[in-house]
Amino acid sequence: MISQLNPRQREAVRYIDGPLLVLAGAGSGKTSVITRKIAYLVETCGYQARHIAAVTFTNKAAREMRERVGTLISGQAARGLTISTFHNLGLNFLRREHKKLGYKAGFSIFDAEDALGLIRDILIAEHGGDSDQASVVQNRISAWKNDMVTAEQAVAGATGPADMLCAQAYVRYQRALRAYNAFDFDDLILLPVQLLQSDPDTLAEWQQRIRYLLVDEYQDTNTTQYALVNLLVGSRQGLTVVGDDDQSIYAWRGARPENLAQLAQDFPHLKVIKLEQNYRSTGRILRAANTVIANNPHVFEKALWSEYGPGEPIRVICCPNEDAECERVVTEILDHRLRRGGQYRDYAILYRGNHQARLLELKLQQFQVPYRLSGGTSFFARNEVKDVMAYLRLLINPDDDSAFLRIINVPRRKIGASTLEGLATYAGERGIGLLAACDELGLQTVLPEAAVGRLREFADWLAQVRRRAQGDDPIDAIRGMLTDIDYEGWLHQNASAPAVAERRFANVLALVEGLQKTLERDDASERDSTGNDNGIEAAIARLVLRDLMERQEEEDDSADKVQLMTLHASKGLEFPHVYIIGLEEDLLPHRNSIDTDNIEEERRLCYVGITRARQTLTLTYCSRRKQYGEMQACEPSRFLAELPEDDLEWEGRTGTDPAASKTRAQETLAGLRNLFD
DNA sequence: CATCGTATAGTTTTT
DNA sequence: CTATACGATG
Repeated sequence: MISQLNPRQREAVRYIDGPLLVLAGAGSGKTSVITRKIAYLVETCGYQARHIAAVTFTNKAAREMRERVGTLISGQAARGLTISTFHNLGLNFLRREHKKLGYKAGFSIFDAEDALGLIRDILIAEHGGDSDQASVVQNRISAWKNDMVTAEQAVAGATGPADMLCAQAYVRYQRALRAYNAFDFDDLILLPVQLLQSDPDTLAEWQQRIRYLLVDEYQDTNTTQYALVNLLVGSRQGLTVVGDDDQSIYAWRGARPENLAQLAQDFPHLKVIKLEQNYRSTGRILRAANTVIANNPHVFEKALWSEYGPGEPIRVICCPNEDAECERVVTEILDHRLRRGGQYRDYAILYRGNHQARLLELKLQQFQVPYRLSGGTSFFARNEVKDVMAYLRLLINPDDDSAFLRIINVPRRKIGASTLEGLATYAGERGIGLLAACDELGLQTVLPEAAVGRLREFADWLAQVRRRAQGDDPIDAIRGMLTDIDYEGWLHQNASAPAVAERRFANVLALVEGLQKTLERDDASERDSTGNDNGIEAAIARLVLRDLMERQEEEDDSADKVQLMTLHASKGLEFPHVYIIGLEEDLLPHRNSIDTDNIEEERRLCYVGITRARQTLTLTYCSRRKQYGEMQACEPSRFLAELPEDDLEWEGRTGTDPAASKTRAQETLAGLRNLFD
C-alpha cells in the first residue's frame, strides 16, 4: 500500500505524531496521500474508521476519495468512516445538534437563490430597496458569515451607512431564517462553530468522535471553516491538511490561503512536507507553470519537477479575432485527433468567463464536434426542480414560508396576492408560519370565506401527503403528490412546446429517482446512529447540497466529448491536451482584477490552467475582439511574457517584438479596417 | 395574468 | 451586442 509512494509521500502518510501540513503541488499525488493515510490510520495505527473524518470542498472530490479508499480497505473496516464536504459535515452536525441551537427537526436549507429572494423581501419591506442591491447585501452577509462575524457583531462593527444597512439586513435575515426553521449554506459551517465555541460538552463529544481529521484543498478554507477545523482537532492534534497556495483561486469567495501559513502559528509543532514531484505533465509544461507562478510572492517556496521528458513546445497562437480563435481551436482539435487517433475527451478548452463558451459552442456544432459544457445553469437552478424541492421542503418543514410562497400557486389554486397578504399579516401577528396560519379559525375574520376555504383545502391536502410520506414508502407518497397536483399537466400548460415540458418533467422524475437512490443507500449503509430522523429528511437535505444525481453526471463524464469549462471549474482535473483561450489583458488578467490589484489570483488561475495539461498545451489570444458590440484592439496577456521563451512556439505574432505598443493612429486605422470586414 | 417592449448590465461560484 | 429582468399594457 505504501510501497508505491515516493519517499516524501510515504513520510506524509506515516507521520501521525502531530499536526501535518502537506504542501502538494499540482499533480503531485495528493489524493493518493490522503486516501492511503486513511487506510494507514485504520490498518496500521489501530484507529477505528468512525473516529476519522476527511473533509473536501466538493461532492465530487468526496466521492472520488470514498471510491479510492474503498479499493484500499474493506467495507467492513471502513464502516463509520466520514468522508464528506465541509457543508455535509456541518449538516450532519446540525442534524444531531440543532435542538441545542433552538431549531426544530426537519429544518430547511436555503440555497443561494432562496436566500436572495428572502433578502430581497427584507429590503423591500424595510425601504422599498432595489432588487439589485439584494445581491450586494447577500454577498456582504455571506462574507460576514465566512469571516465568523454574527449579525450583532456586524451591526456593532459597521463602517458606514451602507455597511450599516447590510448589517441590519443581516439581523433581519437571520431572524427570518430562524422563524422559517431554515439554514443557509454558510450557516452549515458557522452555526456548528458557534455551538462548539459556546458549549464545552458538545465540543468534548465531537472531539471524542473525530480523533483524526484530514482536510483537502486547505488553501480554500475560509475563516469559519478554519475555526471548525481548529475546534474539532483540539488538543489531540490529529490533523493532516493538504493544500497548495498556488492554486488558491477562490479568495473572492472568502477563501483564505494564508490559513496555510496561519497553521504554523496555531500549531507550534506543525510538521511541513512538500510534494514537488509531478506525475502529470511534460517538462516544458511544468517549467512554464513554474516560471509564471514565480512572479507571485511565496511563503513556502516550491518547485515542481518530473521524470518525464521535455515534451512538445507550448504553442502560443495569435488570432485576428475571437471568431478565428474559436474556429482555429476547433479545427485544430479535429485535425489533431485524426492524426493522433485520440479521443475527443482527451481535449479541454479552458477560458476565463462563461460567455466565451458561446462562440466555441457555435463552432463546435458547425464542425460537428461533440462537446460537454460544464457549468452553466445547474440542474438545481431549474424552475421545475426548484418547485418540486419547495414541495419537499414544505412537506418536512411546515415553517418554511419561502417554500410555501413558491408553490402555493403552482399549479394555480386561485390564491391571489391579497389573500396571501392577509394570511401573512395574520401569521406575522401570531408569530406562526403561513402554512400553520391556514388552519387557524381566526382567519375567517380577516379574509373572505372562499379564500379561507382554498387555503384550508391546500393545507389539509398537504397534511394528508405528509402523513403518507411519514409511512413506509415516502417515495410513493411523493409520486402520489405529483399526480395529485398534475404537475406534468402544469408543465405542459406552461411550456412553449411539448418537448420542453417533457424534458422538464424528465428532470422532475430524475430528481425523485435521485431521492430514492439516496434513501436506499442511506438505508443500506448504517444509519449513522443519528436516531431521530426518518431518512427522507436527511435525503432531502442532501439533495439541497447537490449531493447525489451521480448517475447523470457519470454518464456525461464518460462520454467521448471535448470538455469546455472555465479555468475555475478545471481545478483538480487533468487532460492530455489543453487549450486556454483569450490570453489577453483585461480578459485573463481580468479587467476587474487589474482594477482591484488582484493580479496574483489571476496568475494563479493561469497556473491552474497550465498545470491541467499532461502532454500538450496551446495558448491563444486575439489581436482584436468584439466587446459590447464594438471592435477593440487587444493586448496579449502579461502572463505570456512570463513564460519561458525557449519552450514556446509563437504563431501569428504581429510585427517583430513590441506587438503591444501600437500608436493611437494605428489603432484607429485598425478600427476602420474592421468596419469593412 | 400574460406578453411584449424597454432598460440595463456585462468575472470567477466547490456548497 | 445580447441576454435578462422588470414594468407597463391589453
